[in-house]
Amino acid sequence: MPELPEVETIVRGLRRVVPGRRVAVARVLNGTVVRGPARRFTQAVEGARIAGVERRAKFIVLRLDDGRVWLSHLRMSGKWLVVRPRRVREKSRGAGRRPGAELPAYTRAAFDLDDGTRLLYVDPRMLGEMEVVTAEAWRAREAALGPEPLDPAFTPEVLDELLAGSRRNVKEFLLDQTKVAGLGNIYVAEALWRSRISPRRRARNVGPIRAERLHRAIVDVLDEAIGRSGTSFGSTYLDYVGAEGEVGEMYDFLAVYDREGEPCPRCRAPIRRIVQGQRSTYHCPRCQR
DNA sequence: GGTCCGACCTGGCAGC
DNA sequence: TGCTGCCAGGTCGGAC
Repeated sequence: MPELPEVETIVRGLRRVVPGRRVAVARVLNGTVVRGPARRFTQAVEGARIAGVERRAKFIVLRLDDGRVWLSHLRMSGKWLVVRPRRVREKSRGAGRRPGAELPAYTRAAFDLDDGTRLLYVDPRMLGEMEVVTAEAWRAREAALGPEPLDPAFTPEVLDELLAGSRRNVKEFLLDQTKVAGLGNIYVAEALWRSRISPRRRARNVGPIRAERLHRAIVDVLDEAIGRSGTSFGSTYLDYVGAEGEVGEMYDFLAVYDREGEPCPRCRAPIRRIVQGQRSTYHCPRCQR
C-alpha cells in the first residue's frame, strides 16, 4: 500500500508529536511484526528517547538519542496512528480490565510515550516489520537503496544512466528499490502515463529524451501526491490513512491506476490492465509508447 | 551481477 | 446465503 507519498505523510504526522519523547511502555501484540524476538525489541525501545523522525525510501526512520535507529517498514497494509493523551485516557476507562481491549482492530504493537501520547502500529496483513539497529547497520542498509527521487541529486541524467544499464522493462525497473527508492505500483503507473512511456518498453531503450520526461513525471506525481496526503482507496481498514487518521485524496486524481476500461484522460482509449512481474500494470495502449 | 519467481499473511470481493 | 478462488499498494531469498 504505502509508497513514498503515504510514508512521507505518516512521517510528517509522527514528527509533530514524537521528537523529544521517551518510550515509557512498549507492547508487541503480534511478534511477526518485529524482526527477532519480541522481548528483545521491547527492551530495545523502552526507555529510549526519540530524537527525530525521517523517511528513507519507504522506511520510517526513528532516530534514538543514543545513536541507534528504529526502523519501520509498512509493506502492504501497515500504518501508524497517533492517539492523543486525552483519547488514551478515555479509551482506557472504557475498556475495562481486558488488556488491549481499548486498541483498534489489527493493532500489532502499541507504544506509550512519556507525555501520555500513544503510538499504535496497525497491520491487518502482518507483512510489515520493525527493528532497532545500530547506526552503522542502518548506513549499510541505506547504501543499498537507490537515490531518493525528490532529492536534487536525482537528475534526468542520473535516471538515464540507471535506465541504460538494465534489460528489464521500465515498469519493473522503477519498482526496484535499489534503482530508484520509494516508488511503488501506483505512482510508477502514473509517472509512465504522464511521460507517455509504455510500461513494456525496455529500460535501456528509454533514452535520454524520454528519461527527461519520465524524471519530470516522477517528481511531479510524487509532489502532487504528498500535497494530497497520498492515495486512499476508500474501501476498508486495509486502506491507508495518515498518522492522525486522515484520508489521502490522490485517488481521484489518478489517471490510469485502478482505471481499467475507463477512457484515457488524454486520448480517450480504454485503459488496459496487464500483468508484469506478477503485479498489475495499468496503462493506455494508445498514447504510451 | 542481473533477473525471475515464489513465499510471506490476511481480508475483500466476484463468481458460482 | 455460503463457499471457493483470485487478487491486493512490498520485499526478500533462492534459483537460474
